[in-house]
Amino acid sequence: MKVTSTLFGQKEEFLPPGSEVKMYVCGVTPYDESHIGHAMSYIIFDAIRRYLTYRGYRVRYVQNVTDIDDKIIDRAARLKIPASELAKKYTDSFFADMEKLNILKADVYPRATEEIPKIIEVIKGLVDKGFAYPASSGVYFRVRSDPDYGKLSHRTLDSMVAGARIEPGEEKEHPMDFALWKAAKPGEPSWPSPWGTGRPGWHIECSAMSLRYLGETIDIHGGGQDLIFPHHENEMAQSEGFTGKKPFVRYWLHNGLLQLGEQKMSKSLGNLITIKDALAKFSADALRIFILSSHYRSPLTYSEEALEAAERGAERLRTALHSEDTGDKASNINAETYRQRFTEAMDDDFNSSQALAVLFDLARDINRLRDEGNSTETGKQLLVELAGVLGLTLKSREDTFTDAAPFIELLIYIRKQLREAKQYQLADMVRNKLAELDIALEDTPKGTSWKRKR
RNA sequence: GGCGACGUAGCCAAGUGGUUAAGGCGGCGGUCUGCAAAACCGCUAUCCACCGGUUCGAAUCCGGUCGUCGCCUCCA
Repeated sequence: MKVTSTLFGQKEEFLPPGSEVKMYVCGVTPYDESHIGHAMSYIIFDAIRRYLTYRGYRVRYVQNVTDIDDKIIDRAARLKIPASELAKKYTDSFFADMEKLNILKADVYPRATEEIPKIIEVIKGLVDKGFAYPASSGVYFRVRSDPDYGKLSHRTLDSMVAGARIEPGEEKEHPMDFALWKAAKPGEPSWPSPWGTGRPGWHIECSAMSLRYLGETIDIHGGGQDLIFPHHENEMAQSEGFTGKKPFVRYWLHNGLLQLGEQKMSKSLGNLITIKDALAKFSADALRIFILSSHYRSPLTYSEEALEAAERGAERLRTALHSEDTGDKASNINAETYRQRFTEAMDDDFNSSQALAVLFDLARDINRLRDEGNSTETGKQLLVELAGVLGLTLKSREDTFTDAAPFIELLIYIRKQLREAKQYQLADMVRNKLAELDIALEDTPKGTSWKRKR
């Protein structure tokens, strides 16, 4: 198995030291609804996790919730509610989104506010070792103390200072020094610490949680490419400084960012589509096919057309899985060949696009066997197996339409009578009117079936 | 300004030294059907932004040009 780590920028053999893969994926800051850019990242890492499990690894998966930070405080103040209440609301909403997207639960979801003792322990260690220093506004990490600082984002301190907008009047020794602990301002949520009351800086919670729940060296650390700098760079500097052990992370995996039109989708740009918006229009499988049809490190541009194409693709896979075969002749699907193609694709830095192509080839094979009167059981089982590795449910969508089912069945019965009476115009009208309501009818030798069109 | 990524058919998107350049969507023709739909079969890039170079051989390596995007500030 080969993966590309951001640290070296080229494919390397994936060799975790044990049978358990320690995986940490940066989670959300819950101050608003999550958008489909988040969905992209979490779907990708969910597929990676599922694949590692499929390959026989035991995966321990940790995802943080950064439930205290500037944005939460600002938003909560504007809404005149406690920061904790705002964070809880959107954390719950995030979990609901993840469930609808068929994303497996993490083993642990540590919250920043519940990890303060560990955070303080790490900061204290960094201060003791000279990697950090307290000032009146907080505690700062001393970037000059880390000769490797910049290695993840492939830049040097000099080049950063040249391009950075330096805020004047700060008590930092170096402009790139960053806060580990922020002293509390009046009215802000705060916790006691050896440096006065305050709250954690942005990057420290991930170091603390990763150390606490996964240990000093983890196998995979994932997140969006926008986190490479400063977040992950700083996280690595803190963690390696604190433990004195390198590497903190064996493989840094970063997904490309979702674009909307010509720009990245982000909260600050305001050009976002929430996961709930997207799921109101498209199935979770369609969203997943859309995302996994390109390589995880490449940027992807959202468009309704692309999602509609993905929805039709999803429908194609569902049809192969759900249509009944009439034959009892033995199926001659070569399951091992498909498994091998699928595995080769995913082994090559998680080439989900090629893995999906295997699913579509398999679907065609299933349909062909069915049309030729063979049993398709082997093929269907294989499709469920491989689609499941990518996190696709292939559940038929009429499951979500059950209230209307008896009435649709009634209309199908009436249309059957009309067809038998050769009243084709009226029969077609029933079909057309149902089509306008997004119900598609299909006449088969076994009778008429229906399904949701979108 | 610094760092990085990308430019493949109508659209999306794999492929990173040598097969017929995957797959999806769309389109066209056919089979099936009362007609459709779905499904199946066939067709749909002689060519991979452009210009040079390396090589017996390049979409794939190197240099340049043009274009797009990301990071350098909160962000998955």
